[in-house]
Amino acid sequence: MFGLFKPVKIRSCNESRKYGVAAKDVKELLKKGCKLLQLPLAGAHVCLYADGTKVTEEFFPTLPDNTDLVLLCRGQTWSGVVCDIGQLLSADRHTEGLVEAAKGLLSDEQSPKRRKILTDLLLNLEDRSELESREEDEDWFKGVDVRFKTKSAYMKFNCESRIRGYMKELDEAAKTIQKTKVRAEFLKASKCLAEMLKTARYNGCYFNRTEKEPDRLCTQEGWFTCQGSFDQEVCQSLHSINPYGCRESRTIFSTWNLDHRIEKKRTVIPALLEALQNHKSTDVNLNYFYHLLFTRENLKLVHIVCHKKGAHSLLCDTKKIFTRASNTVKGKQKAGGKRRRLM
DNA sequence: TCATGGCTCTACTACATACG
DNA sequence: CGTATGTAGTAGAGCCATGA
Repeated sequence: MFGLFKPVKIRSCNESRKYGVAAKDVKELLKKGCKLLQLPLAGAHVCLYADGTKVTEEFFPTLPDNTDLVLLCRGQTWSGVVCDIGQLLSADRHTEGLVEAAKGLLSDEQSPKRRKILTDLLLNLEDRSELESREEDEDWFKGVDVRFKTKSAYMKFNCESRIRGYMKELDEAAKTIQKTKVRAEFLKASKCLAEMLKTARYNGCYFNRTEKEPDRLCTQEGWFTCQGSFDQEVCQSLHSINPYGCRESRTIFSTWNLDHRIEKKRTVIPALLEALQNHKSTDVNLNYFYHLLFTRENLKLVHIVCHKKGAHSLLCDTKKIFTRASNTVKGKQKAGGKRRRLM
């Protein structure tokens, strides 16, 4: 007698609330289910909640008791829990509940893989990127110098110091030059580049979300997207990160790199050195070198796995290394200054 | 084959100086 | 005075060419 009725849990595809229903076959289940969920009976069908497998009359009696099912209307499909992921991502309003649920699951989770998934989920759910000041989000500032009062100010500084490091390397290169005349020209060039860089505020705007659109590399909320390795148009893995979101993301962001497409040390600096062997710094197109060394024109923000450390083998554009015939720049000499033959 | 040194990046710390 | 800027040194991690 009891064996005739199969107890199942049933829900509609757009609600998480489920109901216990017992039925002797699919036909009866559909009838009861549609009434319960207030759905039209015509065209209704049921499938497994877990993976979307259609539940037929033959299949129905073999189901374990209390199997989770989804009741669908005509034309509706259910691809299993994947649908829930979609809802999960769009459900800002359920965040608190989700955080609680994820924490609950995590507390007695043993599998490292599932732990990783849950902690990553929590990391993204507990996003506090909308907070900006130290008072609002003290945790974010743990370990950050007290002089920084806002996240943006710190991120700006962070970017500046990375780029200042590139300048420092240029200065390092100067020390290796033996010929005093060449070194003197190189120092003039690097001084000029330093000046340009200072004027541009060390391009700290790249990491600063409060900057205007073309200047920042992130969204207004602080999301950065990997620009793909130097030899790729886009990042296939779709890496993204919001260092403004929490302390952990801020720390992880430090593993992201500003990668010189045309490499600084292997290519750009040697090209500048080469150019100055027999040319004055004023004949060299320093604007071009500035852009290669310090701007997003030659820098790609990449996730560490998209950071290829091997030789990039990209060369400087030989047409851009010198100022055109070295006469357009020297405005003050334009009335018949001594013209030096190139080579 | 393996160790090595040089290169690619980065963070963190301390200290000195300049500015409003 | 706090903030901003600049310099110098430490460290780690991975890649790569070289030479024993």
